[in-house]
Amino acid sequence: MFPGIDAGAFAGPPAATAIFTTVLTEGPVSRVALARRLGLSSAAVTKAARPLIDLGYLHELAATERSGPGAGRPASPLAVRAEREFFLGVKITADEVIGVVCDLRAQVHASARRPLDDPDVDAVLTEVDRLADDLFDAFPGDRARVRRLGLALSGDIDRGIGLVRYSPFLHWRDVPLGRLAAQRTGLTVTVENDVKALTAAEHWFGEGVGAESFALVTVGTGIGCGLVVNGRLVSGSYGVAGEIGHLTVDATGPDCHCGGRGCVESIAGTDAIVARARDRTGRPDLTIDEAVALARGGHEQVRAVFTRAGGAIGCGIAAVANLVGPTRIVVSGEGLAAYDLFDSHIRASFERQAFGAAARCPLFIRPLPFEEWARAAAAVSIQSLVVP
Amino acid sequence: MFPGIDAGAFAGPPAATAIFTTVLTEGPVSRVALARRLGLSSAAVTKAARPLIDLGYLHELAATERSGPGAGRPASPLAVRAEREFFLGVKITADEVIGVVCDLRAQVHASARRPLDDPDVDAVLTEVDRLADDLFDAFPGDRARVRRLGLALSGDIDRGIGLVRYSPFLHWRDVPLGRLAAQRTGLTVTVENDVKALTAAEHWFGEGVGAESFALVTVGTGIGCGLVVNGRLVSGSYGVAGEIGHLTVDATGPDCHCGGRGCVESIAGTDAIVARARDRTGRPDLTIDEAVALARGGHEQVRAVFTRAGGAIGCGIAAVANLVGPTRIVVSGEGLAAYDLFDSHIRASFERQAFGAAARCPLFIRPLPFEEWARAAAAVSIQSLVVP
DNA sequence: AATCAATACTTGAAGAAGTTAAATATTCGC
DNA sequence: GCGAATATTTAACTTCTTCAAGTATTGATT
Repeated sequence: MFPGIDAGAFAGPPAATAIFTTVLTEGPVSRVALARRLGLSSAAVTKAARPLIDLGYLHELAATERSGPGAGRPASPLAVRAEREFFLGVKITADEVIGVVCDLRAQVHASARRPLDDPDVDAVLTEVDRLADDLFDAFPGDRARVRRLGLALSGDIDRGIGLVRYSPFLHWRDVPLGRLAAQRTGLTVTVENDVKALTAAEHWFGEGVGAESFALVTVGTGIGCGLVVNGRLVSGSYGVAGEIGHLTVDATGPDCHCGGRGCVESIAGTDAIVARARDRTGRPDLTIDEAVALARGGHEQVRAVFTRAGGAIGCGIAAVANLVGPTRIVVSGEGLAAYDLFDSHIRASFERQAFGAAARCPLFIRPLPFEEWARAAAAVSIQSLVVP
Repeated sequence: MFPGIDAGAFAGPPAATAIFTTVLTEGPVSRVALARRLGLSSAAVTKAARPLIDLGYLHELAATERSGPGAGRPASPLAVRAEREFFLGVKITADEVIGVVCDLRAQVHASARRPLDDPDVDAVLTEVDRLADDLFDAFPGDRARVRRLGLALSGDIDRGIGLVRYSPFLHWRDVPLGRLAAQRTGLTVTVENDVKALTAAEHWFGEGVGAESFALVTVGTGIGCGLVVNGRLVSGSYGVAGEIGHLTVDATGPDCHCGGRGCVESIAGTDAIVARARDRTGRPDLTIDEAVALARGGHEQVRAVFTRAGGAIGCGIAAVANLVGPTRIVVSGEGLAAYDLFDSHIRASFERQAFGAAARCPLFIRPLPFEEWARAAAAVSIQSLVVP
């Protein structure tokens, strides 16, 4: 789990992992609070925390304010020393690679991007390697503290062995990306599906912190969903999970590339929105940005396209809420640059279709900041350090 | 976990729970195989298994046949002594209580039922108590070995504390059923939602054995779904999970009592089928059995009602497969007495709507034998002994 | 100021649960 | 009967945790 200064791995006791994870995701906590939270004795926390402090992963904060009336000794909360270690995170898309350097708390310290014009494995690896160099150059801290790289891309991925089973947009099959990238960069590499990475990141460092179950929906060209249930990411048995984009919401709707009809994606995917907006305006070369502009400008026909799309997304989200009952749901993605056009329609549709108390599940709808995907890749790398 | 002869609880080590659970759900296994399966040393298995043997929960089977060519000492597989302990299981419906006595392997040894005409808590408890007496009378074994009772009923239930938060058909709110039934019967009581109970039972003793993730769909008056993901039952944060019955499958479909339109239940629920069959035949007093008979007899209009219902169910199941990617799915329920009318339509619809490889998920469609719900309640009670 | 109650943390002995390595048991093929 | 192969047991040891008793630090009370 936690390597010593020089790769001599120090395998911490179970309590150490639990303690570090809790402090990392939930912020500074006293040893006594940790013991209560984790069902351990405070002695166990003291002992398990010591090597983490010695190795520089945790440190003690100054005593905090008192609690009750005749309060006793003040707590010295444990906090993560975020700059103990840094992580590269790279998101691979069809036409570029985007990267960041993050600290242990997933704060971004540098970022960079490079165009990609060849989906060949070797060409992609070269660009990833160059991007890593760019990131090292842009990183103001100690380069020796960067020893891990997380990669995120869409497709069917086996995180355990770093294998890309199938990536439609790169036309890859069974590429051992983890091993190859490790050889190229000399770093310890983790590979994860992009939506799962974003979900894991949000679960540890974002809106999903503390939620036993949690869903993240991404809206863009495709519409995807990552799920955390009982505290664990859902993986799906046949390489399929969170395929919210291909739930049928309108049996009489448009044909979808998946072979079905009226899927969420065939109504609310970026391509579907553009196609429909072109139809309505009679302008065969309309772009998504122009469609958004028209809708914001009050063009009723185009507005209706976004309204319907929001409705379809809300319907898909309601299906998630009805089936797995997450504690919280985040809706995000590039598609939500047009956030204002969607928000209320997603909510209205969700509330209409959520069953009973599921409608109380809070929805966080917000656009996805630049480089967030890359940060998610770094977050997965952080997880791989803590929970191997 | 495992009580000694006289309530003096013996809290076994983690390995003991894992060993017992594995042997119980997967049948006789040698110690070496258990060690491999659970990632333990064989020495640990030997040690942890001994007290389980001493207490009569496990026993050694005679050595089995050899394996390879110059094979060594034959294994003495460990098996569960099913008659070490017995369990009552009772399903509470709106108009009757159905009960069984099961052994540790969830085999039924006796069964009984009583009508229920008053949904009052006290009246129900009285009937449950009488049913328990009936079951004790019908049970041929040693009554002293029956010390636990599982209750299953539909509604929002907190299994941990045996609380019925809300039961629509009994009009109960916040009834501490576990405590009350324990007082009445003198048994250790577990309370669980009926669909979750059935799912747990199927996961431990039925088609779901060995599946990391698993879904059970019940078809009847209501249409429900229980989920096991990453080996654990999904509970849902707002008392909602597995509400497959209220997924929208046809936005232009009939109104549903939940307030939505075109829900699976509003098309494939028993009431919906009867209503539609009445429409089609012009016979306002047609019963479900008559509708089934007409369809089997070849009445095209009524057949179409079942076809559409099967399609809606298949659509709901596909949503489950697309979102959580279970390894296996069982479709069951009273509604499937008309199993032959549904089967192919459910499958066809599922395969059409399942995304990609999710369509490979095997579907087990089969009617629910009598008293299966009660057996599920007993199974939950068994679980509560093994994994407290 | 001294004392007390409350709370947080630490320490050392003891215990539980597991591992490794070596011994024992049982079989098959020769 | 012997040796290779496999299963199980045993004993010594390691690791992790708890328990019980102490130390540390504060606010309130005398």
